[in-house]
Amino acid sequence: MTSRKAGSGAAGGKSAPRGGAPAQERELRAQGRKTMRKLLDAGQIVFEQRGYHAARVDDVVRMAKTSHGTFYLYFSNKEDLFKALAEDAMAQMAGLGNDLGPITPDEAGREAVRAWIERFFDVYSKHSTVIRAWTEGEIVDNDLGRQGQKLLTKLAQQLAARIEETDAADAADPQIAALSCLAMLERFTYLVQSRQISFERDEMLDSLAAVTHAGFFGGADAGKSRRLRRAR
Amino acid sequence: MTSRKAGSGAAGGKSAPRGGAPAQERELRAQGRKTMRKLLDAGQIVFEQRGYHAARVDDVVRMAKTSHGTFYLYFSNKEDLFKALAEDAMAQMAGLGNDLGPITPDEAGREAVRAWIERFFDVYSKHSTVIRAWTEGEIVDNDLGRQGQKLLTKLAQQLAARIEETDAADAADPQIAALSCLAMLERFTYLVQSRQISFERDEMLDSLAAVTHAGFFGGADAGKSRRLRRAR
Amino acid sequence: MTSRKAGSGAAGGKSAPRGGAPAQERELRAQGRKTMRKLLDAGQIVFEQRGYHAARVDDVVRMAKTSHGTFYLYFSNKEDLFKALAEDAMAQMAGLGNDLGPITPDEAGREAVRAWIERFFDVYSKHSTVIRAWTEGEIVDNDLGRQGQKLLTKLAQQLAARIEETDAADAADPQIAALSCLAMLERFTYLVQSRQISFERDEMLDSLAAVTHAGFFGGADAGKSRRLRRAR
Amino acid sequence: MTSRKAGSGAAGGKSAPRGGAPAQERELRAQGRKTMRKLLDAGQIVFEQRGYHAARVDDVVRMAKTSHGTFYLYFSNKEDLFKALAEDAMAQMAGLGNDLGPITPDEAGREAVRAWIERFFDVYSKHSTVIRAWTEGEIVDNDLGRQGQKLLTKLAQQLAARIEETDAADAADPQIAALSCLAMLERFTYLVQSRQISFERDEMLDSLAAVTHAGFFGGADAGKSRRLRRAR
DNA sequence: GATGAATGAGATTTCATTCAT
DNA sequence: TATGAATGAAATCTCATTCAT
Repeated sequence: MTSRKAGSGAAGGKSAPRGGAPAQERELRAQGRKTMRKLLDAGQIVFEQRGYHAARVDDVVRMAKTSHGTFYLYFSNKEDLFKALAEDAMAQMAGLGNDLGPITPDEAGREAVRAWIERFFDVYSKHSTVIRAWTEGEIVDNDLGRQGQKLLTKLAQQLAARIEETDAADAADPQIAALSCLAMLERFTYLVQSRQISFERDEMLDSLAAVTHAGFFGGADAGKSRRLRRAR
Repeated sequence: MTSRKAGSGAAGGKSAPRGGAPAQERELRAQGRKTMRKLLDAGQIVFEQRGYHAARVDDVVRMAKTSHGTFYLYFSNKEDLFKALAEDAMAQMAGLGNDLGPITPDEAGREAVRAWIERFFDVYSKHSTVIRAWTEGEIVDNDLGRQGQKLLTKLAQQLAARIEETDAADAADPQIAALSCLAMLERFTYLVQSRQISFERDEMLDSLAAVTHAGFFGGADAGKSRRLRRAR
Repeated sequence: MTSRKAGSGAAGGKSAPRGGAPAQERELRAQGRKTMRKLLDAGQIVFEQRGYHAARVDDVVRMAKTSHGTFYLYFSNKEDLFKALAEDAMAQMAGLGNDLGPITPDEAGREAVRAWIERFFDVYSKHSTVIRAWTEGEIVDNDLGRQGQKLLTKLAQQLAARIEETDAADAADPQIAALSCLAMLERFTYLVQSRQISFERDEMLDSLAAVTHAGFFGGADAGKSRRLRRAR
Repeated sequence: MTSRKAGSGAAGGKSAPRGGAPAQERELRAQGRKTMRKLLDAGQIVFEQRGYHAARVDDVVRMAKTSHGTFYLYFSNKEDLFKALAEDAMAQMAGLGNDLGPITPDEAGREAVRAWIERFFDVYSKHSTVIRAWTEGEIVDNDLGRQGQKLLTKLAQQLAARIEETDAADAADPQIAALSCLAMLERFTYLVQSRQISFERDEMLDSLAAVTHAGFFGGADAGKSRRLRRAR
């Protein structure tokens, strides 16, 4: 998924790459690509396990079964690795914006909402740690922060457009509503992902869909959802 | 606000409890209490400014205009100080659970929701960094994590009880709905607090109240909110 | 036993006592003497438990149920307290030198040796930690080191005199033999005291007396000791 | 002499085993082995010069002409380095147990004793500081303490076996006698080593051999030793 | 390309000693 | 006399990054 060249992140970094070659863009041969992938995978896992700050280059290197020296052949520093992963995650998340069509207040609309939430949930889950770390103010890197902001804004706008098409837009500012919706989904998914709460998947998606449909898209909650719950 | 004695955590040293150890409970005199307060305040600010990880004991000490040694007279380490602040924050947040009465689907209900959200917003804002840091898995301390969990659960239960009284309970599991609601408020507030998004306060509260009322409490969005928006 | 005035040790220390009064010689009233005794007793115990280096003033102070400030009212520093205890111990040990009369090669001689070893053992035991710490090169204080040296020399000379009176003096240099004897007794007692070895008291004294009598005083090991062992 | 891998102790950190942790066993290349040796040698010297407690990692590092970071690449802390040296010393000392054959009461026996004491003296001297520090209870590490105990016991047993073969066994318990003998040699050597006493080497060995032979092995002190002394 | 080794700035923590009441 | 509070110099340890094969 990542198609970046080696050490892309540092290209625009504050201090130009020193002496050697680490952070220079260069095309990689087969072996090089394999090593890079090992490092990215290891990074994913390590950031997942320990969080951005607690993660040590050494952890990544050991997990990837390679050496410190090699790491810096591919990434100019820890942040650079993180950025590579984060950009990947962002691209995936950005895709969600296009996946949502107009939402009707009826059951069909609720179904559409549910389907979209499911996609959101799955994409987020795959990249949760990375997203989490970047969401926080902790990664001070402005570049990444700005990109995250841009993503958030873009998703919110696309969502706001859908909201605006509905009655609900009378009650709440669509932009605010859209951000609230994203906030809710993001946080809820995070809580599930980090095992702080735990629910059965279908039930969870049903409920999220219900409140989202009713709260943000003016949905009238009738029919199916009610019946579903009764059946249980 | 904080009524804890000096030091909270277990000493945790390798051998027997050390000397005049910082982490032992001791009664403080006037001067001692003053110094402790200075340190707590400084901690609050420093964690706010730099985040948990970037914060150094040195920063706290400098801000409190005291010495390293003194710091360790009151807290056994950075985490211990953080815990003190976090417990404070938790206590405040926990108070919110009792502030919410039954919510009707009419305008009065929406007003009640708005008032509650406002309180949530204000309390959260006062402790945002601390809450944020503890919310993230970043602070590894399990004790604190467990306390946070407990707080979340308790708040969710109280909220769920209110939701259950309404029609909306048919559409979504009250527990899930309650957690979604908290997730939304928490994250939205955080985004505002961290300057990632920015809105005019009243507009923001109105909109949050509207979606919350409609989405979680089965509120019918009529009357005032609609007129409000039109007037703008 | 200790009749020193407050802070005697520091009198000849390198840096003269600063500002206040801590290390000045002064006569103590009843309460003062009581406090001093508390500190000395506490010191004895703490040095015993943790060894000189690991012992912290704080430990002493806590054990004596008094304060840091008070400690420095009576002793100019940790070493000063130690010295007070050590001098006490030395005085007691020095007394041993006079307790040994001429040793005959017969059973009576062996009995005399045994009685003396017993005294040695008991005196040493009462002050073992302090003696141990001072024996080591670790306490760099030259003053104390010199005093220890003097004590060793004096004891050795008195012992050598007794050895010289016997036949054994032909085989070994009395001075060397005397020091060997003290070395043996000191170390053996230490091993017992520190629980590194463990024997029944009478058996231990019998055996030590036997080897000492035979090895250092030319004793012929006949009679009683042999019978004793057989009887067992 | 030392064949240990890098780091010996358990990591002992509070959480999971840290990064490229120093205390993990790793195979070393030529350069690594060289550095490790430099550190061991430096440690030997520094412990010698300043004693265990006064020795700072910084001293070792400076003497080895390397960096702090490097030190922790090879040893997890000061104690770990010490342990490495101590184990080395123990191994050497343990070897002494096998070097002592049966002791006859005649002059040949005394010569054998003398030769053995000489070996004891030399081995001990080479490792005196390390042995001393470990002998004292000062190094709290229980593992090392237990190893020391084991060594002492083993040496004592081998010595006791030799004593048991002689007449002297009637007069004293061989186990106690053996330990007394070791105590004497250890302490005497230590006193010499630490410059607290000083003798001409041959004279010292002659005398020690004489008292040892007579006291522990039932030696009759006739002939040579007497003549030797007269000749002086 | 790859690697093990080295570095050193920086953060944390301890504790003997002094101060102010 | 007594005390709790404060100090700060030292010591330990970590880890991102660079170097030399």
